[in-house]
Amino acid sequence: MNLPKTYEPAEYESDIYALWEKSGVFTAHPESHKERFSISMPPPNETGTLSLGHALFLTLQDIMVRHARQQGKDALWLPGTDHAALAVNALIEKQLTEEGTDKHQIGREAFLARTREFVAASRGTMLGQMRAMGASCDWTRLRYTLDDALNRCVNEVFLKMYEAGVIYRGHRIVNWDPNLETTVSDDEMIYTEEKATFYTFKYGPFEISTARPETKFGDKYVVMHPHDKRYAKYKEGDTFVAEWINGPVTATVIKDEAVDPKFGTGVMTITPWHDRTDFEIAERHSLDKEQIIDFHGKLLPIAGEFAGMPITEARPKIVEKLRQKGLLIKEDPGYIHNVAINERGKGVIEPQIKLQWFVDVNKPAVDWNGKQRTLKEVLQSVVREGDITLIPKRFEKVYFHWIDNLRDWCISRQIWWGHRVPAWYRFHVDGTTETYVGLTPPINDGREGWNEWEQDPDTLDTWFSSALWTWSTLIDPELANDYSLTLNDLLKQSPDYQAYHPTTVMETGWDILFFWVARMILSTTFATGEVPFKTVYLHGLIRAEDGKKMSKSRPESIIDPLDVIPKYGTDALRMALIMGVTPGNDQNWGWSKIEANRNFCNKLWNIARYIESATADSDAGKGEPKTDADHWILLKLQQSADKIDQDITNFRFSEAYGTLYHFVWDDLADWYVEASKIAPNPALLNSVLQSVLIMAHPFAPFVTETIWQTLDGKTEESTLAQQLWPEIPKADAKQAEHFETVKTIVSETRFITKSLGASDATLYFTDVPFLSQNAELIKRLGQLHDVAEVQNGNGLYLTSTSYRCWLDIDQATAREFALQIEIKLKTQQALVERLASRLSNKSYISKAPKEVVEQTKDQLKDAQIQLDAISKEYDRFK
RNA sequence: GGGCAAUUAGCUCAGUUGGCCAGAGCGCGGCGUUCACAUCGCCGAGGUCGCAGGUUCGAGCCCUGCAUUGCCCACCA
Repeated sequence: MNLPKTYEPAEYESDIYALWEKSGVFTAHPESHKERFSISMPPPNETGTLSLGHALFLTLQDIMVRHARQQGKDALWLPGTDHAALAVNALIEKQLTEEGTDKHQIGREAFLARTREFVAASRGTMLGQMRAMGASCDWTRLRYTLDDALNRCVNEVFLKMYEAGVIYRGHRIVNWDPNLETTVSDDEMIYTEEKATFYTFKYGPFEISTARPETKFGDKYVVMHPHDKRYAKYKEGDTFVAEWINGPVTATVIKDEAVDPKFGTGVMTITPWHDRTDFEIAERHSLDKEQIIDFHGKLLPIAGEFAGMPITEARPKIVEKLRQKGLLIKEDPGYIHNVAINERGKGVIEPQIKLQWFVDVNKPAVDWNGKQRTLKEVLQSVVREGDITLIPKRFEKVYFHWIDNLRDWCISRQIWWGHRVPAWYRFHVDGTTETYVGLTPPINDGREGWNEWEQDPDTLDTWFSSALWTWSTLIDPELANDYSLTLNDLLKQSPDYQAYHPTTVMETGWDILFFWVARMILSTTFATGEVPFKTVYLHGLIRAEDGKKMSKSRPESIIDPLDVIPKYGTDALRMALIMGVTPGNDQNWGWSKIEANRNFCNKLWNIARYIESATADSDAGKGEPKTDADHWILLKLQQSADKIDQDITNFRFSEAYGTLYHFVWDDLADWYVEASKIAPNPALLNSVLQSVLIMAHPFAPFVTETIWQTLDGKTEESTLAQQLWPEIPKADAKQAEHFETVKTIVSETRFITKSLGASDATLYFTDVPFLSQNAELIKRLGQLHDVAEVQNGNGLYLTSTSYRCWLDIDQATAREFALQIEIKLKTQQALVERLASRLSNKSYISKAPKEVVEQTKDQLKDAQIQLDAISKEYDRFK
């Protein structure tokens, strides 16, 4: 087949993907007896489009899974999408606002219907984009976090945790987002620095400071450190009357070690309802708590004349009032403090006390390795004891530190999109309440005095369901409909779960280590008694070309993979994303990298073009090595294949790709293909090409498969995607070494003739049989007039080889080369001296490993021989 | 406040357990195009591996300190 001159990816990629899908090569086979390899794809949020970040993880995981298939494993890469409760909910609410309505007006059912419609459309787009990236996932097992079977798993885990007392419902201080009107977890908050005014007010006999005067209406406790001498005369429980915003209040003195005597005046008033630290102080001393700000961010009636005002509006007015009362002592306008913001929706978080559902991380209720442990302890244990390995290892510290600071996890959300909390309540006329938690709604038994069961209106944190992802996706969906089966039955009877769990590796970004990875470990160990995965590979973020974050506020900084792919090809994008990139480290987007990799695809393409034209008329055959070059390329191929194989297995993708890149470009294209033009070995060329295509396939699946399909005797049934890692024929090391010498001679010849402008030179040599055999080759590669064997003669001797070779360059021209020789001589002398002095060092001889010493001796011997040659040449010039 | 990382060629970055004269891509200088590829070939220049100590026969790599940059966590009213 005639291939066009350059590789045009857009012409082949979609057909190639369709070919793979048709062949079924991506489908896992739990019934097989092969070794397993499984990855759960981190489900992208169904918000519409894939980013470069998605492109990166799809590439990394695709490399792993394609390579696992090449190793003959039964590989499962399970794809899916996430309902992304908060993100999608916020998006739909924004749409409604723009249409001049809101969710309360249209109602829960209509809202959910509309959201379902939106995500169904997004999902289609996104799945298409995953295919465009070449992702070889098992589409027959596509999952969605809101699937019925997954919902069953969510309810099972909720129930199991509830029964174990790990999930409880209680009044706790939570992070409230007044914009989205929901709680968010600690991890979903980001802090931004803000400059504010720091006010100091007179409060009875004390001075107190605050940046938030609007929370101070209900303050009736002053707190100070028990050992603060300045306030020693005040005792815990002392009361006094202070003039305050809306008149006098009676305040009580409290002593607590949470107060930092060095900060401000060392005295503060507390607002337990709207501050976590204050809440904890209030709990310790059994103090009253009062709500000041409502859930819409407006002041409550306690604020008197300010009631109903949003806090931003009220703040200056309150300050003004206190000033007029003469209570304002100081204003510091340069106060820098952190403001907590919801990562989604950017609402300013207002701590509130609220009745919510929590996961208790400190209750010893988990049966792990025969002991009752807390969720925290299990989280620590599995990483500490090596059940789970993090790559890179340094994230283990980050992980442990996070666990140390971990508080109970608030899992209920006041949004509509998501898994509904599986709890029902009913109320008695006497005011008592009954709670029911279960997989299915309770039946109304019409008991006297009780009203009907009502389901909790809240939904669960998205991460509660994605925490189950590695195994909830492996539950057989049919079995999950059968409620006579327990969760354990489901696990035992689901073939996929039995075959693929725990998954081999979890590959994801370090930025969701806490959100997701840690929570998968938490929930999965609890629910199944197994870890979710054995290895966690964490990749870094992709930043803009200037090293800053890609951000919506700078639209020009965002690169859309779908803009890159048509122009440069998916393969180029994939390789650009892994080239020179190490785990856990961020990378900057670079157009030069993508060009380099597009060029690499073209290089592969043209190697194939050449080989196909050179082997058109020959029989396929096995490909026996004949020439020195043949042996050399086989040796290099073997070494490269081994290294790539090992590096991929050990998650060193950049290294693996580097090896491939240099083998293809430096060894195969620059030397072997050129050599084969003199002494063609078509069968071997063909087999080398096939091996290379297999080795390159995990990195560049499209171009390699496109080429593969053009090879003689290939049919659509034989895709490259299903080929096993190549077996390389044995090569003779001695002959390979001969070709290395040829390379050395050619390189030096090129250097000399280039720097002297001496074209058409002739190379002579004496008594070297393998050089005679490679004479034509040297002549061509060195662009020489001739290469000839003679007994002796004059000219410019080569110094990089111990064989006697010289170029027929006359003394006058060669004289210009004297400086080069001199430099070379000095370098070589330095090298010999270094090696010699190392060997004369007695402690080196006695302490360094023998093989290292031997190596040094050999090096010295070689260096000495070369030095002799150079100095001989140098003397001739003198 | 606590922690993690980075600092290597003009730029962006590799360098796996310490073992020869430190690597890549891009960029730069020179030469080159019938014969797979100008998305190309050939030749070359360019680095006291942030600074200062230490351990070692031997340090870009290990230890200590310092400097600069980035990030994470916590958060004091």
